[in-house]
Amino acid sequence: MNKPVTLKDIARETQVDVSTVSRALDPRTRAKLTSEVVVRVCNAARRMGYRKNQIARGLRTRRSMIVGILLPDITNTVFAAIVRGAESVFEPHGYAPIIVNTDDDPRREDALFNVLLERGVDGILDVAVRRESPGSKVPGYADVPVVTANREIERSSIPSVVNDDAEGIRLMVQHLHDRGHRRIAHVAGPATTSTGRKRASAFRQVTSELGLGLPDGAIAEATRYDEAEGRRCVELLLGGPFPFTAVACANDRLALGAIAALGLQGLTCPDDVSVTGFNDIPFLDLVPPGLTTVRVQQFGVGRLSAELLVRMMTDQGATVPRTTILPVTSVERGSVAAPKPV
Amino acid sequence: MNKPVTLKDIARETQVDVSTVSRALDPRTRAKLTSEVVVRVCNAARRMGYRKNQIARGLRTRRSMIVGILLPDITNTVFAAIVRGAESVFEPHGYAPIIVNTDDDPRREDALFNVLLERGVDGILDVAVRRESPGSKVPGYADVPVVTANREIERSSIPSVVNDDAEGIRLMVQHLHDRGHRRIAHVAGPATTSTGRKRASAFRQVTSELGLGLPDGAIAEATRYDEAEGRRCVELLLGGPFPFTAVACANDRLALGAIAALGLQGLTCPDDVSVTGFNDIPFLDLVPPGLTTVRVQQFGVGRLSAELLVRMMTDQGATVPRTTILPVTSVERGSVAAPKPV
DNA sequence: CAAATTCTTGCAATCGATTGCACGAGATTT
DNA sequence: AAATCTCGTGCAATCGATTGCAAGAATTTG
Repeated sequence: MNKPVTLKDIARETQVDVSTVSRALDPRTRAKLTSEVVVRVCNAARRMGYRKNQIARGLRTRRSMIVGILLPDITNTVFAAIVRGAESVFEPHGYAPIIVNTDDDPRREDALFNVLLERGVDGILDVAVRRESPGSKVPGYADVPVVTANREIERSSIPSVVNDDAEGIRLMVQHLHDRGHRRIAHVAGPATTSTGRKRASAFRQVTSELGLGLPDGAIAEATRYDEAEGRRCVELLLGGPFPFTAVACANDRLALGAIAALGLQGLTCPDDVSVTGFNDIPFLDLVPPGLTTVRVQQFGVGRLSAELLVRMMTDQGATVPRTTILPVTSVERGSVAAPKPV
Repeated sequence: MNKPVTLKDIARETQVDVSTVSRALDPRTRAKLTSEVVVRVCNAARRMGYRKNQIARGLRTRRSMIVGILLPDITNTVFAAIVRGAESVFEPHGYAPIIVNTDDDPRREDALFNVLLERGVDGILDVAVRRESPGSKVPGYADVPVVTANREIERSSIPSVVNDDAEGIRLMVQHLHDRGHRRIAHVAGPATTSTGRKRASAFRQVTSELGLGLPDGAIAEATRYDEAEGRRCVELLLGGPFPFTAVACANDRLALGAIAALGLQGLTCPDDVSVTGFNDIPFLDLVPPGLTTVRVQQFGVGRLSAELLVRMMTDQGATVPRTTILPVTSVERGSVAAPKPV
């Protein structure tokens, strides 16, 4: 627990001024010094185990080289993949990410946003953003570059990188329709998230285009993106007036809950009811009957959003695209079959 | 992108010295001031949208209130759960965690350790540690309190919180033995991790206690804890001289790979070969045939190790237990059956 | 060989907040 | 009423590193 070596220590050791030490240690300014001094200082630094104090540096340069990442749920593997993608960009640029969990709780989101700002992050990657510009309440949402990933803030100028939610739902509904389904229900994600709302509105539009109409009780809205909510929603749908043969879910975890709920009612997927998901999270291929779902570029969303953020942080006035939409593809597994003949 | 408000700004506004503003804003020193001044300063601070610069504060107080968490793999849900546990302790104490991924690469581990130290973290929770005191090479592993979680450094005084690896393997092997298995193989984890080595040595000991002997080709060692390695190891075992009826794997992901490898050879689990895992990661219950495994206290490991670390960071010379071993339990699902009669 | 130019390095201010010390005004004691 | 004590506040140093400016040394030029 010995105290760390500072520039001053090296200066004393090498008989030069701290400013000279500072310059000798910085590759950019090193050229202006005698190579003899540079060598002497660098050797001393290595020998004494010097490690630059980024805190002090950040105070002077007004750059902490830390970025904040707001996640709704670190245990969800989709977000883990996004983080990996972001990391692959931040790290080579010298940025260290601080990751915080909001649990999709607005109060936590505001509080943690503040924590990040107090820590002097150079930018924020907000993967936990809710639809109605949540940060707008946080004074200083605009003090620092922000990019939202996976989700977006509606009617705002904050850049975002998202998946093609509408196209994903279209793929699933179209696929169900092709297999013969005409009575399709939807387990919607939370309307507080842009993904939940966009997927639900895409669902309405596609079913209408296909001439399926939109009967009462065809949509149940989850309050969270988890299995328990998927179960609850399907139980609600089953108890409702709409006799559906298939259900398109707003994400994979809701779909897994949906399949479980069907099982509890003595129904099987896909024989009695077909089910589709969204995201294609890891391990999904191992769970029977194999969920037919939308594959999104998890890593890509992280990578691209991080690249935008880096651009904004380095070039103060850089212009970046307001919205970047990544393409999605469909993955067909065993959870969709033709509807039972009546 | 307006520049942040500083103490100096508030001082100018309220006609007092910056030191007075500093004292008025700190609940601990506030008592020494006239309440009139305190009110005036606090109001101004709120009105102007003041946010304390933790960087500058940290420079002076030598405490950044940031802790580093080293993970081997953020996409592994076991580690996500550990992080949640740790977070539940750090956050109420005012510590913000920086999470970094090592990918179980020694070079990355050393480099990232340095990054954390440069950032002035107050402590490090090392969940990615390898067996041979890796940080020992990093000058300054001892400059800052460190606790290892889930894994440990052998022959070192760094405190650790781990699961009862030996007992877990004992539970699995005993269970297989109870079901009638006499020829049991082991897919070991990387010997570079304490978990890999401890579980392998427990396997040797338990099989010897049960009088099963340890034939050649009964153990295959994985280089990583993932499905691909599980597959490779089982293929190796199947091609070897030992005709096993069951295989105990060092963790769940290896076990999932093992089951896949069996399937590729036309064998089924548990009819032809029984398989066990370790950890009980989320979703495991949904994957057929249901892996029999060891349940560890994922959240608990995170929580406890964080509590130790907080204790070390607040009380400089606090003495904490060198090793804390958390109990494990067994979870029986469908991947174990009696061996086929020959 | 003197003057002009370039190069190397040190001095000192600065980033924003904290904190020991001292000063002055008001309260208390004798 | 003089002496002592408290209490609230300001002054100034400090944390570790960066950087504009200028002094002095070394080099080139006329």
